[in-house]
Amino acid sequence: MIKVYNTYTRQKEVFEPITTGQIRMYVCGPTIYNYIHVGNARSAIAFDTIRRYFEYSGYDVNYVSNFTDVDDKIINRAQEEGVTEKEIADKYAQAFYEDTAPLNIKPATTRSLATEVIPEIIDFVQDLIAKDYAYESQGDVYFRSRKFRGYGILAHQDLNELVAGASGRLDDEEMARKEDALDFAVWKSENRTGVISWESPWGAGRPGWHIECSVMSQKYLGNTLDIHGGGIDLAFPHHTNEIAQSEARTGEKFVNYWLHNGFVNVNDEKMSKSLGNFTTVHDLLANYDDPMVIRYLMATTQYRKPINYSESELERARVELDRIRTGYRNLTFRLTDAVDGSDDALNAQITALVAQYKDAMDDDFNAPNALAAVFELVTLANTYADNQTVQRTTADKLLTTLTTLMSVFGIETLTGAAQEDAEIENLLAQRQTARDNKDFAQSDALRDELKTRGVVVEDTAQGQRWHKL
RNA sequence: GGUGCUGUAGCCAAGUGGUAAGGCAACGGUCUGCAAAACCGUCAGCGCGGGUUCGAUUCCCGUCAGCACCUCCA
Repeated sequence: MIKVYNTYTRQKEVFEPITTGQIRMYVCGPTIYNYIHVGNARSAIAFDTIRRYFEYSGYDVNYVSNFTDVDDKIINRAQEEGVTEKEIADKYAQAFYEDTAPLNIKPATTRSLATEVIPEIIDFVQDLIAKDYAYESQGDVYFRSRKFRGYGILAHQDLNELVAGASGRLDDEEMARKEDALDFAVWKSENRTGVISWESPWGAGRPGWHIECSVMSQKYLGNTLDIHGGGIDLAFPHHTNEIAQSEARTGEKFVNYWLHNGFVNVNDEKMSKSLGNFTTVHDLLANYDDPMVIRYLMATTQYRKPINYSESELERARVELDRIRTGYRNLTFRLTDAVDGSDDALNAQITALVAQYKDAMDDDFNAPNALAAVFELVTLANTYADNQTVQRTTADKLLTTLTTLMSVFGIETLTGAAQEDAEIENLLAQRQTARDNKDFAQSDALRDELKTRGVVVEDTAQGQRWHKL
């Protein structure tokens, strides 16, 4: 039984899918006008982990996400660089895939671009106008926020307390075209030459930001979704507006469970483009050869809480993840001399820890608690690896369990790929001979020699154990 | 002004009305030719002040501090 924290009701609820065994999940994707930063990555990682846990739990997940490929930022960027909006979008969509692949973020079942659903968007807007929820004004089309009962509930905003322009970003000219400051654009007129636009019943223009998610989620998942996710900053106004548009059109509940991830902070401040305190994943990966550490770091804090990002945090995460990898490696080494058989007592402990892991993840994806169970499995692995005799079935079970549980966090490989290396094998053989002859000077020299080649050798009761640095 | 979130050991981070998981670091020990790895042990009374309670870190009130959102934001 999985419980999720629903932002809409502000409490944990037992998750019940619309269709047994299947999940309709929509997660807001980025505007592709630049490389994604670590904060964007957290959102992608958080929902990838949630998706993976649902899959691990036996659900079939239909995961739909979007790329916003037409909006002010993309247009501005295109103007600055003297290229088309599409060129900007294509470049950063590509970059998104290049950045998320090393992080082992599964591709969405369907990834839609806003510009791919323009006809559907126009239909949607026409429906809203027909139902009197939207109105045209000088080529723009606005949604009547106050007309929609329940507007603002998601973000717990009282309409009368909302301070128009509190963020200091209101456009006076646009305000003049609205009936009410709370109204938001579902369609924006666009008459500048050289700027992307589409013909519509209201003249040339382009979609407002919020409308695409309502259109795509409905197109690919239906009127009601099981889960809608995104960063907590999207709760208002983006998700609030999505609810208003979608429910105004269909008259049906839009989303059963709203899940929002917390921010990545830098020195306790939100990582953002505007503050300039961001690290792009592109740059991070260019300077860091172990992307799984980033996945691990994100698993060390529950997804709704803020997480601080810094090089020292990354380093701590690397050390912690290494402990898991080392335990896995230590026991893997014993597969070479394991005997047939099974250890019932240890099997039972493994089963109990898997249950502990599931309990943690079932509780709103409490990854830090789940990791506690993983660390206990690691201790079992290390302890077992020190045994005189290791039984193969149990060792396999322990190793497989570790791999499976970590894969939910996107960390699917706990050891580097073992590649054949005759030279290394030869040095190890020479060292073994030296040790057999108690020629420790030679043995130590060979150990140093191996280290210069990036190979660490450890001596155990069962012989030499080695791994790459 | 409104709405929320956060404050737990040197660090990261769970959690519960009955005396606080896990990891990192540190220290001590075991094992080891040495080393490494591992294992064992030690290490907090939960921002502050009240209240409720037999008992609060956990509930309530207040307070301090930090952060976020209020139509750019994951």
